[in-house]
Amino acid sequence: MTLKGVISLPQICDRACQTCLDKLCTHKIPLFSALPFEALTEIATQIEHTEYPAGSVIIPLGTVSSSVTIISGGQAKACRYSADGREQILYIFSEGDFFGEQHLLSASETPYQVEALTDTRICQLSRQALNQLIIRHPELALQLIQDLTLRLGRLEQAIQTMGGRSIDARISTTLLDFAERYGRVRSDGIHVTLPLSREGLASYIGIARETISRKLGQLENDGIIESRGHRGLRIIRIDTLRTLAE
Amino acid sequence: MTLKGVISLPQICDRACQTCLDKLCTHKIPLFSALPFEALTEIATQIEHTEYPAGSVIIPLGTVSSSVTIISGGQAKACRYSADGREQILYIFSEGDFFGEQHLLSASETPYQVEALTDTRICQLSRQALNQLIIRHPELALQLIQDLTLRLGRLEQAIQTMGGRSIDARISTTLLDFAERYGRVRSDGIHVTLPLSREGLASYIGIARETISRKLGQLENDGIIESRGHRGLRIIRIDTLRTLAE
DNA sequence: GAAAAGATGTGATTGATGTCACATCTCTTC
DNA sequence: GAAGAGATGTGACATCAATCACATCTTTTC
Repeated sequence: MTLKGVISLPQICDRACQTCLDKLCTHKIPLFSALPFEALTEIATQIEHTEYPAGSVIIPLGTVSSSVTIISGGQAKACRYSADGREQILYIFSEGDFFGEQHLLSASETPYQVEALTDTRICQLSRQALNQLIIRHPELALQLIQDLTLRLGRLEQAIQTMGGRSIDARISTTLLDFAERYGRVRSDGIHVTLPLSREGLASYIGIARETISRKLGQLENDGIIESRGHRGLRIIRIDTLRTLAE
Repeated sequence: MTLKGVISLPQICDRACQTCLDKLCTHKIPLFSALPFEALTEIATQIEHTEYPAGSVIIPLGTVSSSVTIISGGQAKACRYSADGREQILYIFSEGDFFGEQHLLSASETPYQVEALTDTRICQLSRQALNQLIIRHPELALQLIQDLTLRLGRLEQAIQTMGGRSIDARISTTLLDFAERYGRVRSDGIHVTLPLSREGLASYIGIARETISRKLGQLENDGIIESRGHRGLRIIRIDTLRTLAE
């Protein structure tokens, strides 16, 4: 955790100690990165924090809310369920990601359920508070627009991948995406801790669990990846994976 | 057939008469709906207008741009091409829709090619101009955020539909979507002029052209829709279609 | 560390969709 | 309004992923 040029934090304690800084989730949130220091401490007082254990539901489907939620620790999935009960995972949220931007202009129903994948801490900021912040700090609006734009771009990419007929390309794209977000480069390849089980991967990619198993098995046979337990993965030949992803 | 030219208000006439106001694309654009009258005329002087004939390329793939583009008339498709040449249509833009929001913070490559489906008029506003507008009119930022949020919601819906296994659901959803956007309610059902050919529908939905033909034929046999020439469609039993879409 | 619970791997089978080839229909153009 | 170009419909076939059923492997729990 990098802290540079940080001044004092009178509200919390009388000096900028590590403990207090860690409590300020605003420092970890890219959305607020463009704001001046004083604004961050100001925001911090308006934020409501909550913790959820792994597996619990953070936002039940159909909740009417007027808050924007930011993940300040852990991972969560956003998903919808179709009439026959099939789950479709839309996003994997990690530290720093936010959702609920649709409530910014008016309270409304959340379009997806959010569930904790690991123990998760969230910060919630009310519509009113965020709107006031935007009016006082227009650069926050620009940052928000940029973040939304990035997300749009990712969804556009996802739609192209899902629209294409090749399941292999979808899987390769997903693995590359996870490698980039959660991977650690080592001498023998990229080590990734997958955020989802095979079942979860299946819901995310939109195919059957058995198909994921078979396809990953195939990739392992071809020496492209190595499975290390249920959530572990080592990517051996990332260039080959990139080729498969097209 | 491409005529460029900047239109400033005085060039049209010397006062704000209704006829001239109608020519100001700023009045037709939802994105600007929250702005005061003076701002609209101010924006109008900074906009560059261009026309494109049906079938022409408005934004070639890979264009580096720093403008936001608004469709002020006609329809266009945004599409990507995969390595094997398959087209994936991401959006159908109609009057009032905009794209290029990714260029708002820095000039960048367009992530998709935009092609005119009909004769199309566009308005382009530079990054600098739009940024200045946002700073002077923060409500514009909120409107932009809302529009982006709406688009995100639509893409999320699309991903759920594409992730689900049922092709029938995808087709029904698409038809309902088109009915809502382009349909006219009459006594014998909803008459829709499709913006795309069967080939286009196939690229949009992500399936083979032949499959679309067969599925639409099936829907017609079941008395749910009636095909009227290549682009015409009458939706007879919209409730059944809704059931199929789940 | 052993047992139970849960997740994953795998074979056989089925069905739906892509592909190819070509007939037929629509729309455009002159 | 006739001809041609382009778009669409349709049959046959191959292919690939979903499903079902069950074995096997990991992880968790006590």
